[in-house]
Amino acid sequence: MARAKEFDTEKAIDQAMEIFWQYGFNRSSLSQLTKATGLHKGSLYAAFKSKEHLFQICLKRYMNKAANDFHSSHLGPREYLKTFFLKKLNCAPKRKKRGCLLMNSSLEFAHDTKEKKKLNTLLDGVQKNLKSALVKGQELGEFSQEMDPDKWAERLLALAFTIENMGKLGKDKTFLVNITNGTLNALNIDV
Amino acid sequence: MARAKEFDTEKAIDQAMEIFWQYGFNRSSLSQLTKATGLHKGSLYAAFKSKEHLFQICLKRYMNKAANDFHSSHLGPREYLKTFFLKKLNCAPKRKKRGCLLMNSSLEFAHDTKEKKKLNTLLDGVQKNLKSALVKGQELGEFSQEMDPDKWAERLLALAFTIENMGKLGKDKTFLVNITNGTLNALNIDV
DNA sequence: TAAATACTTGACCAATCGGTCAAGTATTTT
DNA sequence: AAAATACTTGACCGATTGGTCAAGTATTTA
Repeated sequence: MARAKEFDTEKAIDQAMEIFWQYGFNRSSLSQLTKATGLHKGSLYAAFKSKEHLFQICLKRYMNKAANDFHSSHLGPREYLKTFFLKKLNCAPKRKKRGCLLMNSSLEFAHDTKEKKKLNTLLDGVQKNLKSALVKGQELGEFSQEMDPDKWAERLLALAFTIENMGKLGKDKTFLVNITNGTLNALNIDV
Repeated sequence: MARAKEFDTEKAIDQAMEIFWQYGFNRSSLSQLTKATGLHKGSLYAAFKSKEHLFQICLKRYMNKAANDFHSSHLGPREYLKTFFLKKLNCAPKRKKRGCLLMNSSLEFAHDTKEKKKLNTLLDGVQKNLKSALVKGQELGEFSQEMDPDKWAERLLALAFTIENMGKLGKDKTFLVNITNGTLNALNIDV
């Protein structure tokens, strides 16, 4: 009947994601996106409807990757948390100042009520994951019974946020390790 | 000889600052700036040369205000730090999600080498102020001799950054107090 | 091969961007 | 009043923005 071949959609999404990640939604222009993906305007709009829609797709893909990382881990809760932050510490300074796509976007859309709601939901998901690790760790006796998992999930979320953003500002690993220990010491996690 | 009257320059700067503060440099359009200041394009450019220059002026004014707040305080070091963070905690959620102009800008220009240098200098200044309060407090016996003022200045800077940005994301005061205590407890400062 | 189909392409669009500038309008001193 | 001097104003500029679309180019089935 008709032609079948296609450009690699997933690859194009990854490449667009790089642009959004580095520049944010608003400062990523169509010309940057077409250059990065190798697609021409028409194809890009045929495949992804709009710039905003493409952004949503990229964000979803980004979150799925992160979630897979999370669930594929077979570590105990405490080791998992340690690894979680160690990975952030190692990546953040190498990331060409991109920070974290989710947190970048949350800040960028802070004044956009509609968009922010979606993003907050995603952030809450991260916080829930952190909490469940804390609860599990507490059940296993890895953390004190006095430790309040809700409070500490908030603190760990804030810490992750801070590592990403301070890394984006160009702070080196020593700085990041220092602020991380400032929080994690209380949980007896050393990075 | 000639006309003398002028529009109120300082007031115009404050009004432009509001726009930059809320929307960031790039997303603040000239039409927003002219509407906010009440100036027409020509006047605005006659008075401030360019959008970028106006931004620099606004940032300088913002920092001067903050510095005045800092130096007009007559509190002891520990009380001073407590007040510093208490003020942030009270302001952050009320601020219509503007966050802190300095930190917003640092993130916005994270990939702009030239601009970032200036901003990092300003951030370093804040860190130095925090350190000097810690050193002074240590001399007065308010803080333990084991406390490393350099390390703690970094942690307090990161904390300030986090409060501002989490407030910008819409987190409520309870959340912010929690993450603040997570850090300040170790210095025996309770907010 | 021919019709059908889907992908590719760049010319084109209105809107907006940051920025300029000449002309007009006040105000002041002489 | 007249000359001198600012401040005010909006028309205008080229560039770029996100987005559309008709025409062209492959590919595939009948």
